Amino acid sequence: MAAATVQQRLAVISEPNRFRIIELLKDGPRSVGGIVDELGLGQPQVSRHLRLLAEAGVVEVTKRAQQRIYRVHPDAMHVISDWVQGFAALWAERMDRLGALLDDDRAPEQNP
Amino acid sequence: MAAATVQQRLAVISEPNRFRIIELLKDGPRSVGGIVDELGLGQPQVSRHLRLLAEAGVVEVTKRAQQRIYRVHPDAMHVISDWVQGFAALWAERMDRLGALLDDDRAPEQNP
DNA sequence: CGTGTATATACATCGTTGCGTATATTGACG
DNA sequence: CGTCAATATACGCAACGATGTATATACACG
Repeated sequence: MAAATVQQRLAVISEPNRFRIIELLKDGPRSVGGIVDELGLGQPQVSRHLRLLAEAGVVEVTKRAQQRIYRVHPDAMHVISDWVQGFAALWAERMDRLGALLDDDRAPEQNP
Repeated sequence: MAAATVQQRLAVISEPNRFRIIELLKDGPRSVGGIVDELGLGQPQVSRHLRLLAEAGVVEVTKRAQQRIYRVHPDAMHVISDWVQGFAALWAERMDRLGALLDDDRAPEQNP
């Protein structure tokens, strides 16, 4: 299961402890036990978090003896990066004519 | 309240209906009623979602008569963009010596 | 093949959160 | 100032998800 929407990936990543896990894995692969030690979480909880992250395609696993080594899946983050770039137009447009013009120019109206 | 961590922003954005709202606002500002109409959600729900988005600094409001016009806050998305860029190193490193080397080279070990 | 280590799964519980309905607030207009 | 439109808040409920504990699976090693 590496096919997940951006929204799904964000949902999985945004859980506080999973976010911490991701930040850890940014610096390099870790075993489950390694993550448990560094973050002080329960082993079953870490395993479950990693499972959800893997199902969303955010991380990938490799076996090493009894250990399971988890690493961030590069493509997954790349997809998120692309999505965020879709908003780049906004923060460009910002230093031209800002707020006020937009308020009057565009802006919706639905009067019954 | 525009001071929120990346994790908090992601958490707020990743909720399915809020994600839809953000995608809508990417194309330009909308009034609450406009969002209600386009997404087919309840007005109180939309108001609450927008409140959470605003508290996380993801959107900002301006008044226009009784209407409240919401728009994506550019800086907020920029912060997220920066965070994601922190993973760029990963998908660069990928096309050099990949997986196998990493597996043997780095990789953790904690044997008691 | 039995034992110990490393990780995964099962299950009950509890807090959080989104939703629906009702109501309050804000602002324009006559 | 009363009324209507637009939006916000309050509250009860139901469902999802994270956690803790217990247990199962996988694999190396003697």
